[in-house]
Amino acid sequence: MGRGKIEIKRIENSTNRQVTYSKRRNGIFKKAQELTVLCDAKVSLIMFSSTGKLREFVSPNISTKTFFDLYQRTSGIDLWSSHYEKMQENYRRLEEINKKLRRDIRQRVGGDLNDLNIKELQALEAEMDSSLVAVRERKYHVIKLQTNTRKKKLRNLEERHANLVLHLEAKLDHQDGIVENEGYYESAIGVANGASNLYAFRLNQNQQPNFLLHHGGRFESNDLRLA
Amino acid sequence: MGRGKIEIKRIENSTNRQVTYSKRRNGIFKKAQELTVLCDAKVSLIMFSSTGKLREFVSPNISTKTFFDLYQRTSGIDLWSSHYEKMQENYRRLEEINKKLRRDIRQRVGGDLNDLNIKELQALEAEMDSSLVAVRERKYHVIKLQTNTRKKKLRNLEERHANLVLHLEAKLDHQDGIVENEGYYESAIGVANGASNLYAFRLNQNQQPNFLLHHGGRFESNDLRLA
DNA sequence: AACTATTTATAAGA
DNA sequence: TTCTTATAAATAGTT
Repeated sequence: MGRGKIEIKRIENSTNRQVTYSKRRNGIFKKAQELTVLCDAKVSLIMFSSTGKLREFVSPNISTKTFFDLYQRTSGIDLWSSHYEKMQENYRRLEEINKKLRRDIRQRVGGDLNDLNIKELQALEAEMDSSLVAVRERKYHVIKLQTNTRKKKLRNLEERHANLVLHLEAKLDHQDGIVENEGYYESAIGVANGASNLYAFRLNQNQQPNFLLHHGGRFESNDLRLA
Repeated sequence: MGRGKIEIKRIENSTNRQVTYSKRRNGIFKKAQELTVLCDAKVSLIMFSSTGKLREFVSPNISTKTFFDLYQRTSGIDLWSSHYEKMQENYRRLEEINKKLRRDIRQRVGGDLNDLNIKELQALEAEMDSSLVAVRERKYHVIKLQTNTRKKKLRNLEERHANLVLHLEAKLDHQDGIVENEGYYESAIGVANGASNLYAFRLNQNQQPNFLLHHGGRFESNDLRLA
């Protein structure tokens, strides 16, 4: 359709080819657009020129991606699989392992035992037995550490208390000379024995004694995490 | 281009629309093909009719998939990412679960206990204890079943043996009348007591007695799988 | 599916 | 590239 008829074969003249490409490209895009409207069709048209330039048309209300999804579903061709086949394989492997792990755990919790024969049951029992021993040992270890820590805490507290008593005595001695009667001495003893806990308690409430801060300041007996 | 000019809007008459779609579709495919040849271009043209039927054209020496790859690289549009990302997310989730399961099992085997505090340790110990009980119970159950099966087996065998002895005695009685001396009678007793095991053994080796076939023919004592 | 009057696309030239 | 225009091609309406 033009001044002359042309043969459908590659146009060798580069400029000519480029011009023809431009004209016909517009023509075909227009046709695609018309088809979309006239016939209520969905059209995807993508073109690369010989120089690699990309032009595309997609029917409105549809993205190229959606179009490709539709294409795949309709054609049955899976365009992505090759891209993540390896991943899919890994995924399946992981799922399999996961299943086994779950089963293993279920058996260790006392379920799913019907599939095990005597030998397997015996082996499982023995393993769980020794594992239980390990857990117990660890528990005792932690308890022991906890106990030791408390012992130390107590010892430290006692020490500090004794120092305080000594300090108080010295201070009183200094302040009033050595003119005091025995009655006062007795009351100092009283502090050392009776009211000591009170003091320690108040100290604890306000400014935590530094031996309680060795582990970042948090020292709850039931949240001990020790090596 | 036809007997009359038409407005570019959806053709309401369904038949007409279908006919026009068919005609124009051929036209546009032809144009695409010509463009491919004339201008050395790469073209992908995919169409869905209003009824959902798929038709496509791709320039020769190129698959639709290759074309899409090229499209992605050129346009910078990642057509797969959403698919890929969803999968990757699932994968990560699975990995996480897997990790937890492994850790759980390690702890139940007596490892990885350093991260547990006393409460957790106590809970783990209690659970493992009760699980161990369940495993033991199951083991005893299986052993009991096995024992019962063997008892039955033995009883059955004894019964069959007794019958054989009776049969043999009867046969001998019948064959020779009651003219035999005591020496012969004693030898029959000998068979009943001494050689009986031999017979049972050989029977077992060749044609398994049918009471051994109740469980599909396989009945190995250490591979008992019982409900 | 074929026909054909007419519209549309476009080859060649500017 | 864009415009022009003669001509080829496509196709709307019809059979």
